[in-house]
Amino acid sequence: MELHQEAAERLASSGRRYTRTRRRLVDILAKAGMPLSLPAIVRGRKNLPQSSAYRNLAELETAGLIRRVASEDGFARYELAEELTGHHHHLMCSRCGQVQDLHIPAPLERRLDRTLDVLAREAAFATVRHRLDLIGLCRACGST
Amino acid sequence: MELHQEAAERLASSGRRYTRTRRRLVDILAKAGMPLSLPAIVRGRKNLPQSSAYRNLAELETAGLIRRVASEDGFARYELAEELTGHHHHLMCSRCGQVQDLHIPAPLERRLDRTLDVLAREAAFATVRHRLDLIGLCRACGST
DNA sequence: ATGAGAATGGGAATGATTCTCAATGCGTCG
DNA sequence: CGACGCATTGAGAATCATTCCCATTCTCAT
Repeated sequence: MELHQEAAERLASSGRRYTRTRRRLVDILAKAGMPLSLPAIVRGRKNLPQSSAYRNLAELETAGLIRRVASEDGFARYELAEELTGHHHHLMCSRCGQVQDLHIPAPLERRLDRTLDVLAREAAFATVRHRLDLIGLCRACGST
Repeated sequence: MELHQEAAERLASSGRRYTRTRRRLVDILAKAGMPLSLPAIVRGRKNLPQSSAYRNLAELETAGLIRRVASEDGFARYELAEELTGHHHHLMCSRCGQVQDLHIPAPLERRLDRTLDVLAREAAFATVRHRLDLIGLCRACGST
């Protein structure tokens, strides 16, 4: 996987190492394809102590490899940085907290980007990115 | 203000009261016009104990009058519910955490809504709303 | 008034996350 | 190969926003 190359290099460039645990975390997040909470990351996995998981997620975040997203339920979520996965959005269930990745049509995305750029410029904001999430009830929660 | 009418009624309908502290919180948020953290709400104000502020904000939230937004810096932010203020977005500085309200052009908003509705339906999500935030560097932070 | 239930506020408790630190691993250079 | 330097590990302690507790106070309906 080219992903690990990238990761190793980025860490090395600041004197850090791409250890087994770090690779493992990257794998977990890559495989999941959705933002995971720490409990979800750790649950059912051996030799992945909480403190190490937290520390390494933070490490990977400052290396720009993963992104931490605050969430309403008290548990932050972690996902691969968009630089690695491509830009995307989220569809989240406000009842059960489930999150899934979502891509929106490129034309809309482009228009969004253009418009937001203008608005940001007007407000004197620099280097803007956006975050767009859908919040609703998933099939399971919606049918109750 | 019609706002307080609405608030009083909603609380009353579930056997709660629109007390002085609650009205005060609503006023603070209405006047601010941007999401405030609890420290920001309480700072410099007398007779507004932390525990009461937290409790009442939670109360107002379950009454649907205010919205609580998780944020990266550890402090949740509170703002009036969109039902009271109208739909809007945020422009937030990733360095200093400052947040300001932002309105986007109605046509874009409509197109966004239509598209997202379709996507939500495809994913079997119900009663969807969206959240769109701009994240960048404010003038002060950007010029360093 | 008066009683029932809502609200208050000070402090204790909770719980996710971060910090600490002794022990260990890894790489490099002689 | 050996050994030093430095990053990493992991178990538990510490932090800190937020929630909970509860005795007291307030409000409203009768």
